[in-house]
Amino acid sequence: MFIEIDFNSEEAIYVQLRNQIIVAIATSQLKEGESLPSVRNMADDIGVNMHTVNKAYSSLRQDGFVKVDRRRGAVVAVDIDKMHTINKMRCMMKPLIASGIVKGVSREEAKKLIDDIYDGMEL
Amino acid sequence: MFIEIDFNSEEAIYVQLRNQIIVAIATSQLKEGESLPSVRNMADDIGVNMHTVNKAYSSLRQDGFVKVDRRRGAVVAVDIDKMHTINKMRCMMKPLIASGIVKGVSREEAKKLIDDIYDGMEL
DNA sequence: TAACTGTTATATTAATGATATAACAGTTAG
DNA sequence: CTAACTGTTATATCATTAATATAACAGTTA
Repeated sequence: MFIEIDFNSEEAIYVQLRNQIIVAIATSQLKEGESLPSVRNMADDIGVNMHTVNKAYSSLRQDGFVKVDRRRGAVVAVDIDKMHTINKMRCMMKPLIASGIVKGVSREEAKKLIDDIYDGMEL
Repeated sequence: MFIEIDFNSEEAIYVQLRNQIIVAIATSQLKEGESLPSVRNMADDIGVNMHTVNKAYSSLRQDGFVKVDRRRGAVVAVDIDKMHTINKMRCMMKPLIASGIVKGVSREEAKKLIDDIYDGMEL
């Protein structure tokens, strides 16, 4: 698996794992219907505890990125709730944009940033 | 002061306070050179401990939003470090955009969101 | 049956958020 | 000069969370 955990990061391990899996889905490295490694295998791979992986998987299930099949484990299965997602994005982005404005980042520069991130993922 | 703390939020109080002050600077409710309420006054106003406010102020100083003057307390004084700010924004936005992509949020919708947030602040 | 899935239950350790009380060193108005 | 105010620092306590560990349970499957 294509996971890299930074153990010196201030960001919780399960959050890092969660985010990297979401990015993997966004970039089609993980496709709809594919299974994630079992919590035990993933834990061994990246050198963390089983429960830390389980926490990440549960969070992904909670937010509609995977579903759990007794037979195949955690399977990529996206619930489309665009409205809710956009509201969440707005909430998270507001303080980011605010600090950008204060620090002199223009609207165009912010949009350029969006383009950069989309370009890095959609192709 | 125009601060509203949500005590039921999962977000730390000092982070809420910090973010709301940044938004206040972005919207010119707080202008360069203005003093923030003293840590004790602010703490009384919003009903939290002095140290919680101090933590927010220290964080704002650390990130170049205010400077501390022995005479006037915490004063709005912005260090422009656009490069650093954009890198931070990129870092924080990447997983947000990724979940947006997975949930079907288009590039245009993301930019529309940026416009909405800018419109809500710059005027 | 044996090996595998996610899940649950406990327990412990370390770190963090928030609180509280207290003091210190500058600053400033009366 | 005194009194009241600044941010800051030092402790201490309590609750929550992140991460670990060991163990077991209920389905699934070769």
